[in-house]
Amino acid sequence: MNNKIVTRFAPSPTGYLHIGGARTALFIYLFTRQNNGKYILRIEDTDKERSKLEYEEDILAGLKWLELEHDEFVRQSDNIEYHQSCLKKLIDNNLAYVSKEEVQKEGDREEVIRFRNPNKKITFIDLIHGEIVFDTTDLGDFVIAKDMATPIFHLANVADDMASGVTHIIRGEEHISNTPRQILLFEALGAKTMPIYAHIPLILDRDRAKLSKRKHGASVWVSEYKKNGYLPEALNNYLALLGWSPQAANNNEQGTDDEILFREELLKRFDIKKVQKKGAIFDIEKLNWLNREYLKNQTTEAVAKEINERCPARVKELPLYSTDKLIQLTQILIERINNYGELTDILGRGDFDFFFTTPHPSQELLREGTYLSQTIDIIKNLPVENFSDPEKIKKALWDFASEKGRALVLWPMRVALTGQEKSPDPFTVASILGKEETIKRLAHAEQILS
RNA sequence: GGCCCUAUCGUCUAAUGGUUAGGACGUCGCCUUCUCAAGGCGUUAAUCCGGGUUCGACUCCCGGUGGGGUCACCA
Repeated sequence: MNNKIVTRFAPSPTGYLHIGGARTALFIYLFTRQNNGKYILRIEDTDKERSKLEYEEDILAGLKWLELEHDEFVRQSDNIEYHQSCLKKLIDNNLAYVSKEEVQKEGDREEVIRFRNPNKKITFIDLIHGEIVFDTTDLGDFVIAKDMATPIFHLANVADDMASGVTHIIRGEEHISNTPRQILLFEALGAKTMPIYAHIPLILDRDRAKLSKRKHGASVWVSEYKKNGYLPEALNNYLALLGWSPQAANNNEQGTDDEILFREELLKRFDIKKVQKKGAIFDIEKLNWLNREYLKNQTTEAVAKEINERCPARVKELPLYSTDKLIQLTQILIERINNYGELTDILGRGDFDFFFTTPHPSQELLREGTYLSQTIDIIKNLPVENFSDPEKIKKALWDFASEKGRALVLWPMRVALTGQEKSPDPFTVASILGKEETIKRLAHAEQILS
């Protein structure tokens, strides 16, 4: 007997990949892999008017970026003949009929195909919500096709699920009220077994409304997160935490307080039955935290590449600029950003321009220069090779600074090097600047003060 | 409005009917420190309301109220 689990993610290409869709895909992916099932990606493009290739491509690209690989791909429009045969079968069996319509708005037809609603109570089990009961009498004879050649959503959806043997329908909660109609169609088409449903609660914005275009700093489209330099594994991790918690135990694992979970861990701990019933507000702050955690684990090479790509042209034109030096800022920059996109902001703001152009600090900012000349002497005596390590520079200066008062030695030094009130520590800066430039700047500061 | 779903800190959430209602993000504070960032430590705050059932209710039942979804010749 074939009791393999079959699932599908069935977005319509009438918009870009939505963050909620990405989460649905993630949950479907995890559930399917946990059960060694088959995951079908089905593009529901029956609405020729609104479907666009551009959207389909965006959905595919987004899922690929998130590494949510499917096992099978179908484009619903390729099955149109099958849908038509299902429609014919329903009409032949008197389960659907051609209905004369009143034309109410532009584009309306005089005839459509309606399903003959048996008007009965439908009960189904939802993995997340439990038992749900509907009286289909309220639904009337709903439309299943515009004409014999063009079946629409409910019919196409059910026909495809049946044909590909989908066992579990995991989708957004907005489909809950579509379920009774679809069950009616499954029955009418003679389905031997009914799929099991799991309706995932919606992702909401700060106002508790369905997350929609760019409000409160949170983007809706997956591509935006990619563009803004979020890491796909961090986004996956965050999405998993929206509506599900690793604190809850499942059949195989105890709960854990650890929320930073890689794919493997998610696969072990996730439990579709433990998914929350209530809609969850998207919290960009928590995503930022997770992304920072993932950023820390990136290789220096990976970060350096991003820094180089996202550095504004203006900075690259500064007199002391070099790629090497930019790359040396990796550590400094990485702990100041939530995502790679902020690299452009932070570099663009000019906070780190002093690495690439000589600063001219004011007397006021430099404060006292009492120990500047002795600082210069110590630096001069330090072998050039020691400049590659900030710790060595620190060691050379530390005792002197401690003796004279660190604020009196280190503050003027740091300001001399950076020209700024706020900056990384003077040892790190000196190390990146190199011996010659460091001395030059300290001497320059001494001049300003004299 | 009808139907459906839903209700624990600001947010995401944990809690076989018996816990000082736990964790995370954020906030705030402290430590570290020449400044910033990072880091470490700590603090903060919640069971929607009203009835039941029970020795005992966040947990079960009923009723309100709030929030959400859906009512297409879209998906």
